[in-house]
Parts: sequence; structure tokens; C-alpha cells
Amino acid sequence: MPKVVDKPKKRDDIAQSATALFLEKGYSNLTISEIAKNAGVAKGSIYKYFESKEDIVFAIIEQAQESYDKEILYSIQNTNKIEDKILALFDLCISNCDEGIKRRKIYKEFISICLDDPSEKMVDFLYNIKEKYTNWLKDILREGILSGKLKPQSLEFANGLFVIGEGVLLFSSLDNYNDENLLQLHIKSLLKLIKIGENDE
Amino acid sequence: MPKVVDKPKKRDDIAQSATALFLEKGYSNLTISEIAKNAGVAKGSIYKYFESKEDIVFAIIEQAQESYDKEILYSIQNTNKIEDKILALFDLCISNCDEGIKRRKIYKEFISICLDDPSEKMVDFLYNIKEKYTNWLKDILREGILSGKLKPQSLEFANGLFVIGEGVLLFSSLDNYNDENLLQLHIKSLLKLIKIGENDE
Amino acid sequence: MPKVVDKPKKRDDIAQSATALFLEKGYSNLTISEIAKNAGVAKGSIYKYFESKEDIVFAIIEQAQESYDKEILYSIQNTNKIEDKILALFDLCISNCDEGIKRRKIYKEFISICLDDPSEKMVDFLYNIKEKYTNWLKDILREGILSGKLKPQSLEFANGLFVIGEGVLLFSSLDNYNDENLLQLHIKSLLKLIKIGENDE
Amino acid sequence: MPKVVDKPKKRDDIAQSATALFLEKGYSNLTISEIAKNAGVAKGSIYKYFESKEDIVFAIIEQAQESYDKEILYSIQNTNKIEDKILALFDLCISNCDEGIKRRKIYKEFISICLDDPSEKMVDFLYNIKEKYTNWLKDILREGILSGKLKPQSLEFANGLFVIGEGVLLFSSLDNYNDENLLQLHIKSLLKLIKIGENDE
DNA sequence: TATGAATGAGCCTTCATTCAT
DNA sequence: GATGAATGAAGGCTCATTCAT
Repeated sequence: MPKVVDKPKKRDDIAQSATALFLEKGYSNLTISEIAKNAGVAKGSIYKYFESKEDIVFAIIEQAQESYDKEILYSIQNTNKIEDKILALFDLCISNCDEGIKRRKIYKEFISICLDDPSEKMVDFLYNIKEKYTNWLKDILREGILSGKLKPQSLEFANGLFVIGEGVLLFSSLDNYNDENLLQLHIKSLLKLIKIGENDE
Repeated sequence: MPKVVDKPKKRDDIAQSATALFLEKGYSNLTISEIAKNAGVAKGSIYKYFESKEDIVFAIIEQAQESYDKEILYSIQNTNKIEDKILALFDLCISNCDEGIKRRKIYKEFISICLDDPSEKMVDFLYNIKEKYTNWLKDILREGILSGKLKPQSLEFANGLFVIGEGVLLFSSLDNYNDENLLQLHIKSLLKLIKIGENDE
Repeated sequence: MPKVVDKPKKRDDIAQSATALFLEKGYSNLTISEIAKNAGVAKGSIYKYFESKEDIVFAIIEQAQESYDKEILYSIQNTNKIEDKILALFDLCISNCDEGIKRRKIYKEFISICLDDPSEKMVDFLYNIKEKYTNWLKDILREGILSGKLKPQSLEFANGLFVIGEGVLLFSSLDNYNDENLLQLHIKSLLKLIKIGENDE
Repeated sequence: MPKVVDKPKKRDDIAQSATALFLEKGYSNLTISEIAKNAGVAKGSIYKYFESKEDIVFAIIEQAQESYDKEILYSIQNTNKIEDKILALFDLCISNCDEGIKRRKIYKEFISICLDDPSEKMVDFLYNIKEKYTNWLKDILREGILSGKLKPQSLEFANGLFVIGEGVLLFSSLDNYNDENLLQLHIKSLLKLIKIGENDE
């Protein structure tokens, strides 16, 4: 009987195990040797499951993104107030629990790779994230407009808001920048302006 | 008599010549050998003018930033309308002339270095840019508030606006993203909301 | 099945092969490239077996010293006369067979490294050699004293004798100095003085 | 009127100034640039006065040796007891005043160079030192024999004694070895044996 | 004569990937 | 399937020496 190997599972396991290293050292300081050792697998075997080093981190990122997406969607759907929905959407940029910080780091490394030596695969992935989140954001805003809670021009801020998120992530990874609630304040201030019935003099 | 060499000039010349390579290949794919060859100089000579590879790109970045700052300040001071001042401030993220694109690329590489392997020097430099531009932005907003053209809460958007700029830069460097006027639209939309006397239903 | 490599053996083989080069060119004129080529191995492979260039020569030195120690101990134990025991101890400084000359060269390179740029590891190793050989020498002398063959003050010459050995090694490595029997003469003359019953006018 | 340069003097001055650096950093860590800067001279000028880096340290060593020789000779001639004469001869290996330590370091570096990459010039110089000092030592011993103070066989220890000196120097440069009076003890013990009228049971 | 800019070979080390077993 | 030894290009940096001015 041949040894049965659950290839997708093992692939996941390796990516899982590499995640900790990835967070700790960052992409460019990470070696295949370390990943292999950490996963309890031979260096050569890595290439049975992944095409390249980049492929590994891509798997990590994909894994993280997938689970994050689910959470976010769930959060949005289980929240009522528009403000809370939007904040939920930006949880990645705001949350300060361990899990949140971890995810931010992964995303930051992902961006770093895209900037340093962009591959089509990576850039496409980033592009899809942007589309997806911008669309979710637009859905929220559209819903608010339809229900009469938001001014019609609210939609014009969707793209910009997403991009703020990116900028915040970028800065949050650098030591000096602890403006974790910069984004919250901005969102809240903006909402005051685009909510109907709250435009005070 | 000693051979007279204008050291600062030569340093600048090398940095200048390295800039093209830097833009083309990015920091991590750039080698000292190439820089030297491109500058028509021996490898060893590079180290007469620069302390390290990082020092070279830092010089490039400093050079670019310095000249950019001057232009921006000049633009701001020679513009009347608040909107134009703000757009001038974000010229780096908006402009599509060759010079603008080049600068954006340089800035993007700079960010990339900061993300990949941040040195104190680099991060400090980034921090100072942030402070400087945020303050200029606040000055513009404050002036608008004082002159009765902007609502008081306008100031709350200063930090967020700067960060949008960063996010835009980040995305603009990736091939697929040609939303150059995303930022303009966002700014214009926001201004409509924070201007006094333009809040229409 | 994994390719089976006797790692310690290969390490030894490389060290062995490097020894010839080491003797021929000396530490500072030796390059890793040469060592690799000479061993029929890729440059990178060297670092699978050794941590650094210094590590390689240290292995060579250790190898030589280890085998030498065994021989010396054996010689001393299988010799009867005190004089012969002492001469056996200094075999490294005296012997003129190929093996002896080779060992002397290795030892000389070792000293050279210690003088030029001493690392803790190297100096400690030298220190241990000194302690070991001085102690063996003292044992021989003590035995002679106890058995009534040597005068009690003989022990006072142990340290000095060891150091003569060092000095001789040092000089023997330089081309002009062929006083290989300088040490033998000195030892013999000294023994005449410290032996009991042979102090004649 | 042509600028008159006292070339030999300037050569000496440069060597003098380089000595401190030489002591501090050792030959292999010393750069021509440093020497030039320290001497207040251009790098290129160094090569007007010296043929090579080695030539500079050779000058330093020659300078040191010359002044040392004078002192030693003077000491020997102004001392009466044989033991004191011999100790005076080995002052380089024994003295612990600043000057003595300095000289020992220079000599050690000299030996280090001879071991690492011996040039004819250096080795000849070392050979001459050996001859000179051994001869002085023999003179002292011969005088002692003639005056009936030393046994005839004393002469047999001349070569060995010189070599001990070398060995002591070599070790004294390494951190762990503080047996500064090893040599004194050895000499004194030996003298007791070779003096006439002091052979006790 | 003095200068110091320029040279460029050479150094040790790293690491993603391959492939024989 | 699994292994891990082997590869070898590439990289940043140093420094004694030369030579145009």
C-alpha cells in the first residue's frame, strides 16, 4: 500500500508553521532551511509542496486573508450601526489584540514584497483585496444612503477610505507611529459630516 | 598641486547617475558594481563618497525630497484657494509629469526599504516627512478656519489626509492601479463637506 | 532515501586537503576558493562543514595536535632514560622527518595566527598546550627527583624548557635557521648539571 | 630657492608617528591612510619616503632596535655581576616599564610579520639580532669563565638562553600569560648551577 | 615636491534551488 | 515520496599602490 499523503493538508501545515517565522523575521531574513527545519521537513521536500520561496509566503498570506475575510464578513453582517460596520471592515488596521497585530504584520510583509519585487501573482492578489474591500465598503455606504441615513455623496469616499487603511497599515509597522486610532478618528469625523441629520453649525 | 575634485559635486553626480538604476531595478536588485560602472567610476571609489549602499540611496532620497519640498512650499504660497493649496501639497501623489512619476517611484522605493529592513536613519527621515507635511496641511486648514472658509472640525482630517497620500503612493507604484485622481476626488469631496456655505442637501 | 554522507569524515577530508595548502601558503594567503577547489568541493559546501575560515585551520591544528599528543605520550611511556623522555617530549621541535617538519610548520602557522589576530579560541588552545606539556615535563622531572636521579632544583627549569621549545619552533620556521640540535644540546648540557653524580669538574 | 626637505629626518618623523598606531592596532590592522593622516602627510607622500607598507614597519622596528641596542650595551658595560649583565641583556623580555612593554609589542609584531609572510629583509634582520645578542651573551659567559666565576660548559647555554628569550616574548604578548619573571627564575636557577663554588648538594 | 582621487582585484560568506540516492 | 548534500553566482566592502595635477 503506498503511503498516502494528504498533500493539501501538508502544504497548509508547512505554511502554518512558517507563519511564526515569517512574523518574527520578515520575508527577506527568512531562509528555506529555517522553514524546513521548523516544519520538521527536509529542505528538498519544501519544493514538493511549493514552487518557490515566494510561493510559501503567498500561501501564508492567502491563508491569513481567507480567515480574515470570513471574520470580517461575519462582523459586518452582525452589526447594525453603519459606523460599527465600517469600523469592523477596518478591523485589520485598528485591532490591537495579538491576533490583530499578527495579521497586520503579515499584511505589512505582503506589501513589502509587492513593493520590493512585485510579481504578477502578488500584485493581482493585492488588487483583488482592494476590489473586494472597496466593494464591501461601497455596499455599506449604499445601504446607508438607501435607508436615508447617509448623504448621497458618501459613496465618493469609499476608495479614499480604503486607501487610508493601507496608509495606516504601512505606518503602523514602523516603530515610532502609534496613532492606532488615527483611522477611527478620521472615520468618525467623516461620518459626522456625511450622516444625515447631524450636520450642525 | 593636488588634483582638485569637487567632492560634493561628484557625490551628487554619482547619486544622480545611480538614481536611474535605482528607479529601474529597485534597491535590492541594485549592486554597487552597477552603480560604479554606470557612474563611470571604480567600485572602490564609490566608498570615497558614500559610506555604504544604503548611504547612496539615502542621498538619492534626500536629494529628491529636498528639491520637492522647495517646490511644494513655493506652490502653496503662490496659490490662493484652499483646495488648490491642498492639492499642491499632494502633488507628489497626483502629478503625472515625468518628474512626478520619477519622484513617486523614488518615494516608493524609500518606503519599500523602510518596510523591508528599517534602519533608524530611514525611519527617522520618514517620520520627519510625515511631521512636516502634516504640519503644512494643518497650517492650511487652520488658516481656512480662521478666515471663516472652513468648519472648525476640518482640522480633524489632517492626519488622515496625509495617510491617504501614503496609501495612494503605495498603490500607484503597482502596475494595475491608475487611479491617479482618486486622491483628488477624495479631497474635493471632503472639501465640499467641510467648506462653509456649501453644505447643500 | 537520503544520500548518506559521513559528515565527520568529509570534514576531516576537507581539513586534510586544506592542510597542504595551509602549509604552502600560510593562513593569510589562503582563500576559501582555493580550499574548496583543492578539496574538489564547491565554495558553498565548505560552509556546510565549517563555520568560518578560522574554523578550518583550527580543525587542522586540532587534528595535528591530537595525533601528536598521542604519539608523544606513547613515546614518553616507552622510554626509560630521563633524557630520552625529555627529548621525546620535544620531538616536535627536534624531529626532522617529513612528518615532523610538517607539524612544525602547522604549529608555526598556529602561532602566527595567535600573534596576528588572536581569537579567544586560539589563545585558549595555545594555553592548554602549554599547560599540558609543562605538566608532562614536570612529571618527568619529579619522577627523576623522587628516584634520586635528578637534583631537587631540576623542577625550576620546567617552564623555561617549554618556552625554549616555543622559541626554537619559532626560529626553525625561518629559512636561515637550521640549528635543529640547538635544543638537544641545551637539554643535554642542562641535564649534565642537574643529574646527580655527574657533576664533574 | 628649492624647498629643502631633510628626507631622512622626515622619514624618521613618519616612522616615529606611525609607531603609536602600530602598537595600538598591529601591522595587519594598520592602513596607509591612517599612517599618513597621523603623520600629517598625504597618502601619496608616504611612498616618497617608503617603498611599501612593510618598509614603514621595518623602519619602526629598526628605529626601536637601534635605540634598544645602545641602552643594552650601556647597561651591560655598567654592571659588574654576571647575573646582572645577563638580566640586562634580556631586559626586553623582562622589563615592565611602559617603554619596555612598548618595545616588547613592537618586537612581537615584528615576529608576527616574519611568521606570517617572511621577506628576506625581515628575516635577515631577525637573524642579525639573534647573532648579535647571542654573541654578547657569549662574551659575558666567556668573560665569566676566564675570570674563574663560571664553569667552562656555561658557554653551551648561550644559544638556548637567547631562544628562551624569544619564547618568552612570544607568550608575553598573549593575554593569559603573565609569567614575567619566568625568565628571571630560569636564568637565576641556571646560574646557580654554572657558577663555580655554589654547587651544593 | 606634494597631493589625494582613483583603482580593481580580492575577500568571506549566504542561500534558493537542484538532484542523486 | 523524502532527503539533505551540493551548488555557485552574487554581494558589499577594503586597501596598498599609482599617477595626473
